[in-house]
Amino acid sequence: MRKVLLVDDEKRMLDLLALYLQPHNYECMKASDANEALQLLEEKSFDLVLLDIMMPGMDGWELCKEIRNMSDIPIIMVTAREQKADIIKGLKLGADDYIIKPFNEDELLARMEALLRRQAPTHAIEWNGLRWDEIKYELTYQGRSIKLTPKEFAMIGLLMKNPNQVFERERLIELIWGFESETGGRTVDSHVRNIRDKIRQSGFPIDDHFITVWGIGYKWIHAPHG
Amino acid sequence: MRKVLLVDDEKRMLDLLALYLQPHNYECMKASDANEALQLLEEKSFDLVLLDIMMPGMDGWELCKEIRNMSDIPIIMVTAREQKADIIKGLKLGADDYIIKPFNEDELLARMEALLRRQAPTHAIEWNGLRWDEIKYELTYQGRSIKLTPKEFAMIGLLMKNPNQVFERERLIELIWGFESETGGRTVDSHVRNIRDKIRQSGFPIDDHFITVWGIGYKWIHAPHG
DNA sequence: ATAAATTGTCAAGATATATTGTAGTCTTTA
DNA sequence: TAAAGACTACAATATATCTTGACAATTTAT
Repeated sequence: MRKVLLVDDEKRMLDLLALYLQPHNYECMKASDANEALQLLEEKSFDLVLLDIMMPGMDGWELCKEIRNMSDIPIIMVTAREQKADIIKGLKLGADDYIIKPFNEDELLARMEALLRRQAPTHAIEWNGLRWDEIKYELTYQGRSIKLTPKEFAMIGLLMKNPNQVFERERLIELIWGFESETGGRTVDSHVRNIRDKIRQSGFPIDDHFITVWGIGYKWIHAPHG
Repeated sequence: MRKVLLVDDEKRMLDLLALYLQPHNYECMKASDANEALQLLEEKSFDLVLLDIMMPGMDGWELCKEIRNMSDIPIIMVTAREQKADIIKGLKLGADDYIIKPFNEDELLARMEALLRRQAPTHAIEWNGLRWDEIKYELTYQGRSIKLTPKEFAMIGLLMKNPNQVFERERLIELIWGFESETGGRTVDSHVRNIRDKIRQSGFPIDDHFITVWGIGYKWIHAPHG
């Protein structure tokens, strides 16, 4: 379920967009001005922003700049006027794409997915009954909880959220312990072992998924190497 | 200097595009049909493809699919008709963006730069189904994994990323082992042998691509000597 | 055709890395 | 403040990789 922030001063437009996107597996939140949008962006996490550039108060350009200032979230501008200069301005301010109103809804969807294909943040992820949930702060297999320590939880979450991607020990330390950490590389191995032990006891075939990449580090894969 | 491949059946269009892009620090190469385009893509490396979808013979869709099959290079489709369905089709085939002819040249430039801005340095390369992926730390042929050791993986990646370029043994040692390495030249041969063995077993015609340059070293070529 | 030079092959020893066992130290919790 | 839990470290063992040298095969030059 991808989360989208809709920003438009017309309530009707917000409703229409939400009505269209929800069946396509998008969770929508609405903001009718720039301040509201910024506040939501700070509080929640979104996967994409759909931004109408014609708004009262701080306009779309300003908001676009502001958003780009604080994150790399994909932005699609919605514009009522087909004015090339405006579009260029938006793209230069950091928007990733634009669409002209009134627009074909399928095209909007295609463009959103083209953008999202490049990134996919998640707060929960499940594979073959093994579920990692950051909000519940819990790892479960077939509904039964597997008790993990904070480091263990962070590590398996990182790997599950980035399947197939190899993480070197140094990189794991940076991402889980923090950049200034003095922790040694062998320590990572210890945590790996503990994670494997605990999950193995649950019955989940952890050794098919949590893979050692010899000479490099570790990664999560979706299927045993065939 | 970014390299762009222009694909269009109209010579005049190719010239116009090149004339416009060159002053903006783009090196342009031209192809007037799909085969020519594919050949250039095999021989050279590009940062972006500008692709007219209306062409004789293999059409733009087919070419787009073909390109996406072998690389992740950004593709902008150029279309004469403002037909929404076509645009969606293109995006779903893997194009990254489109622009409608006749177009504002500034907009084209803005779109090109928007795409290039989010393009990371090449971490993966594929040829004829043989895919080297640094993030997955994995070499696959037709989806099946070929297990390599770190040195082997580094070497084939280096060669594949620099097709047609000969690397002397000394140079390979510098680049893979590091400048201070005391490793002897014969060692390179051993790794080469192991790489060839492993890849040959996968079914990929490695001996057509991984070439010994007698008296010098090794290189990767895209097609058998011809 | 022959010799010289270069590359290919192989397997064993040397080296490097990962796993596991054990234990000490630090942090959190009750 | 004591106990439990979490984190880190070290050492022993297991496993995988790298290197090397001798010889075979191939290519090149005469």
